Amino acid sequence: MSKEFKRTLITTALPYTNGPVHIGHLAGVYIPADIYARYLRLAGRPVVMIGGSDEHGVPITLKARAEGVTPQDIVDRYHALIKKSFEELGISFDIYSRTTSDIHSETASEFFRHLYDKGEFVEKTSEQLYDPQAKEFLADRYVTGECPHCHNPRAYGDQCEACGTSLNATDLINPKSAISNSPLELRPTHHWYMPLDKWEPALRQWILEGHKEWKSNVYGQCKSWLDMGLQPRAVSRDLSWGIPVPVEGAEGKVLYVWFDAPIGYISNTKELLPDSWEKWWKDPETRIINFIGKDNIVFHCIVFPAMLMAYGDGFQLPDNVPANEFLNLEGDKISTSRNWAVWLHEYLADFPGKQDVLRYVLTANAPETKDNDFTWRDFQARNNNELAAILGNFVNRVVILTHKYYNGVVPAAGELLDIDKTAYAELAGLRDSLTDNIENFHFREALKDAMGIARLGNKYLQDCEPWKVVKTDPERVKTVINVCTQICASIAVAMEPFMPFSSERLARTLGLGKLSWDMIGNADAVPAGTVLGAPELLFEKIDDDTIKAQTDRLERIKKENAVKAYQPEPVKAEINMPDFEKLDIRVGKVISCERVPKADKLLKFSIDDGTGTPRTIVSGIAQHYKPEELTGKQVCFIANLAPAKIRGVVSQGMILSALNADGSLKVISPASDATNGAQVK
RNA sequence: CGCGGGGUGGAGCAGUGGUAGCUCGUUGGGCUCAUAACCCAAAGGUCGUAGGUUCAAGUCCUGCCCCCGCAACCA
Repeated sequence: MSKEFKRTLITTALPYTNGPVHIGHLAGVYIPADIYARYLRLAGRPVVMIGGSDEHGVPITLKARAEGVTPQDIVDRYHALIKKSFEELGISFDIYSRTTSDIHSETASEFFRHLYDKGEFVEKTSEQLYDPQAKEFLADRYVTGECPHCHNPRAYGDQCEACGTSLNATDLINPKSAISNSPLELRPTHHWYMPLDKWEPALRQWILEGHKEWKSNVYGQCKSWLDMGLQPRAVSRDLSWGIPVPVEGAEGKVLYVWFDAPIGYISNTKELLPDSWEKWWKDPETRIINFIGKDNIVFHCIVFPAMLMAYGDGFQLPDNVPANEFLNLEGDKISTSRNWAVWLHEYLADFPGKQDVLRYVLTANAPETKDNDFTWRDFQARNNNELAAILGNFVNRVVILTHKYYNGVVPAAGELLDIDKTAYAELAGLRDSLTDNIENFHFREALKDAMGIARLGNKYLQDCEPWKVVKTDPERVKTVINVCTQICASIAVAMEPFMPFSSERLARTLGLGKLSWDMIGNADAVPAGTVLGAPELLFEKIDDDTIKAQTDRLERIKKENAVKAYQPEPVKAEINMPDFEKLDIRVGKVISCERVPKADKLLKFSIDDGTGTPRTIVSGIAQHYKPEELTGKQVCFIANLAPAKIRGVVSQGMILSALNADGSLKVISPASDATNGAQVK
């Protein structure tokens, strides 16, 4: 860092309150921010961490309408849920507030009014699509119609998903409301615009010249926007849900949610620190860090900074915007609407007391440089092989040895041998690397360093072999155990930012008081004579059944989604009666049924078709039916299909099944008993 | 030709010019204090692809292929 700051203001992207928080939010924003905040506190540096819910915008009104409740009901529900689950995960906000608070409404209104009075806005009247039935103007996304390029009839107002072209809603042929499905008309509407083009030179200077140290994904995105040229951007909307535009004659207009949301960072700081908030926003010695996901880069690096510059009055711009990429779930993009997510509140219910495991896995596999994948297998492996086997086990070994040899009283160290000094030297090296990595927002590497301390401990213990040496040189063992105890103390501190719950338990076992960052590597963090607590496992293994319950749930959701998205196959080309009559479909009873050896999908049927001679049919339905399920049942089959050899068995026909949306098969049977051999017409 | 990010051993990820690394998994050995945990060793990659620059390229340049995301309120 080229510049010394007196204090750090951390903001986290405001989660949108139309659903709960999921692992993508956590890995991208809240866990990294919390690690950073906790580290700064341990290092004794002033910090506040600001969070809150983003509660305005169109999707909330739509969700409210769909459920027949008010928007306020929706945001109250999710705000409470999100706030509670963050607390339970140990995200250490100094304040977690909301954009429907009075103080935010006042702050955002004042912000707008100040820019308005300074003449920082341009005003424009434009023609926009209006839904006369719903009585509202529609955002581009909520308009559908025919694509002017490829004539796909279901293009959206912002983009045609068939040909990929970006569109304006007014380009669509026969635009209709996606909400009410009624035809739309163009109506003039008046709005205020932020002239971003005016701020382009200043932004260019600030980012492209002044912040070359930003992450490449952030810097690159900003450069791209700036090079394309910035356009004025509307900061108001025609809506009833939101903060009213505080200008005479602006009835029915509210602040655009992206205008009011970042101001929420300021309002929430005000709410936390009514008397001193300005110091945190306007003093050049404050360092502002915005933790966000990659989708928010343009708002935090371009739009909000332009707003702050336009406001003036000493407002500081962020010093860094460490945006993360996205986390996928089991190979697929996380999606709220498709319920493809691991929801935080559900995790907390399913894995009580295992907050740190999730925090660990999401940090170890955080999408810092590219999109990464979360899988339950990986979650289990990291818990069992890393947290339990390496970290938890090392601590357990040390505590048990101390109890076994010294009744739990930490012995004094004698003279340090080279191996002891080397261990301390390596510990110091890990501490420095850990510190450096956190300072530079490389939390994944930092976590590796923290785990490295436990690895170091295991190796030291193995090399010193106190369980052997105790028989020949009991004095030496005292030193070894003392060193091990100090390593445990270093672990307790080093992992606090990442895994605060386990850190607290370990610190309690070791009799540590208030933790501080400089305890890492300290050879006297746990004074000789300290009585250790009883051994307890920091991490327990997670068994296969627990993981399977989660993967089963995802499988189920995948099937449900397939059913929802199901479109019947288009009907095939027309045929004549003679064509149909060529087919000979019959009813028959399954006499016996067995699996075909070495084939996963095949069942071999013996069928009574009324001729007196059993007919053999092989069918690929073994993954949907057990052999005994169909024995004795009547089925329909095509009797005159040319025989074919399948896996060495001659199949005389084909059993008819329905192929369902979720990929399952259902055999077709007569609704009630029919004669074996009866023709189906 | 819209823009940004990415394609590295079985899996997940580091690595911005100079012998290709980490964690897990695999194999062999050791230890037995410990949650069948720990420690050591080995195998395994022509770094998406085709060219180019350079004494030297995963790392720079060009073409192509593939994945993710993008002023849709979606971290």
